[in-house]
Amino acid sequence: MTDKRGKERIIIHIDYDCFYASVWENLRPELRTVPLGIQQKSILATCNYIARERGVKKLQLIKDAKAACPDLVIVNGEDLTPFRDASRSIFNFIAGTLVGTNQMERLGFDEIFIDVTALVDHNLALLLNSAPGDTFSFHLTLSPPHTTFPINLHNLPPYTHPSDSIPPSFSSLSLDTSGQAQPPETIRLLQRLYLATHLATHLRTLVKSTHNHTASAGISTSKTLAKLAGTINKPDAQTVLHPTTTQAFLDKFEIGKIPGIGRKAATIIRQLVNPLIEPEEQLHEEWFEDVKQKVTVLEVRTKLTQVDLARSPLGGTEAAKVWAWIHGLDDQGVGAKKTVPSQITVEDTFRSLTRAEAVMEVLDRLHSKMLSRMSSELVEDPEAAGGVGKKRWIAVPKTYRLSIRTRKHGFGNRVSRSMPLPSWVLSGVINGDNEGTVGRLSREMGWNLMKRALKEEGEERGWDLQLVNVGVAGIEGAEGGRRTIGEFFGGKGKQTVREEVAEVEEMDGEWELWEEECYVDGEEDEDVWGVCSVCGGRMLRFTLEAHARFHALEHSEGMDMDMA
DNA sequence: TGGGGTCCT
DNA sequence: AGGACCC
Repeated sequence: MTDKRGKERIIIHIDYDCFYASVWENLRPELRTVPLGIQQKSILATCNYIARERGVKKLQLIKDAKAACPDLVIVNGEDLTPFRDASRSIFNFIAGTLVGTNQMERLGFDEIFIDVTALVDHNLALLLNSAPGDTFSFHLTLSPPHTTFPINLHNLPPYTHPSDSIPPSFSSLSLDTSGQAQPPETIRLLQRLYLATHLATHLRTLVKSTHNHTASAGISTSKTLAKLAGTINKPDAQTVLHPTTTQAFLDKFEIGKIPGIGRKAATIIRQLVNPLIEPEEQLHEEWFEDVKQKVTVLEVRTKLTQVDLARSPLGGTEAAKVWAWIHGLDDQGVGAKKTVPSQITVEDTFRSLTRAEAVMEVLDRLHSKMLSRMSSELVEDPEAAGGVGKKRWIAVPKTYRLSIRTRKHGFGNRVSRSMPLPSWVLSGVINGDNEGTVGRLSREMGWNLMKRALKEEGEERGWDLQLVNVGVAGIEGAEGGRRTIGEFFGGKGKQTVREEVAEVEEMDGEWELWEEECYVDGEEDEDVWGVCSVCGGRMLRFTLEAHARFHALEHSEGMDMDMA
């Protein structure tokens, strides 16, 4: 629907290579040259490329990984703090680099989508209005302070898909590879992708030089295509999709590889394409039996209709989305930059947990981590950042939630109970009374909700916990304590972001005036921004603390390592 | 088979 | 409160 030609969005997807392993390699540089795996309980969360060459796989059982690679070095990755800090630091760094670009969304700890449409269009206008030359200064910012980087107009960074389908020289984009003239809309789209490709390379270079993480990137016209494009050339590389060949590109993927089509949906679709059971004999439960066949997007498109999908257990709404995705139509907008999470949870898993005292110890430990994270992610402490002033909440959670999995309940099934978050928890965080607050949380909140959940699930006696998760939720973004641009215009979140970009474009040279009006909270702007004393990076002041922990961990000693 | 996250129903 | 999806 936003696919008016010439107005396609331009999306960059960045994915840091084997991120957890890379974070550990920065903590302990000697790990760079050995096969390295990151352990969480009985599985390897991820591993570096040296380990992969030796036959180690992501999400493999530890014992299988050790069998494949006996000298695998294993580190524990159950505490996500270093990964979370590095992830936030890189995200904030990129956000600080692309000032004025607000559609920037994290997926997990190691992926970022950036909608660079406005930025690229701004630069294309500059380029087309300037005298022809061999280089062009790409403007990274849409608002001051302005920064640029030079791009070589005769050299397109590798790679394109299909190979060499886009000429390396900007001035040659008007002709296809056989010298045939291209339609104007195609030329313009190629020019925009060309600029975005240079930008992606620059961002990857910056991430490498400031944070020492290599990344892979995909450049295309939607989230789905950008993400899939990034899988073509992998590690430390990138791929731009030629815009007229996207259907052929999509057709080759197994249906379950399409982002948004998960295990349930993929199983249903595979069954529809290749029914193993006569229709009359199909019972509802059998729809979900995993038959492990490979069905490509092409097969789904040609052997089924959208109506077939809609009549399946997928339902009409999901069917419509799937049908659009596999035809290269993907309307999903990149969400607005988020600096506060909407929930904070902490969990641990067990083979068996049956004693009340053991449960209380677990609750204490989880609550302690929960409070630390509330303090570092939701509270701004001017003094910790080297200034003066009182601590204040950036955003406040509304609910407390406890989630458990019991042996009887089994597998993926969690049961959860929640309550309004009492104000004494908030005071405890602000006053730094961790010990008192932890005890009270475990006794008055966690334990009671657990008893309620077990009772209502009929497991009052003989319970056996496999997972305990506690957290706070309903954190509504105050985005740095100020209202966001979207809220200022009376919109809400994601849906309004495209309109914001349009507004910014129209305001054009009057950005400074505009920036003043974006914030209606009355505080001075200076206040919000801080500069890191170690690397000089400019970032939102309340993010400095996590950023500082990122620096503190660089080359630090003393984290546990287990040589297998 | 982890320890997180998101949004939708 | 649960379920789908993502890493």
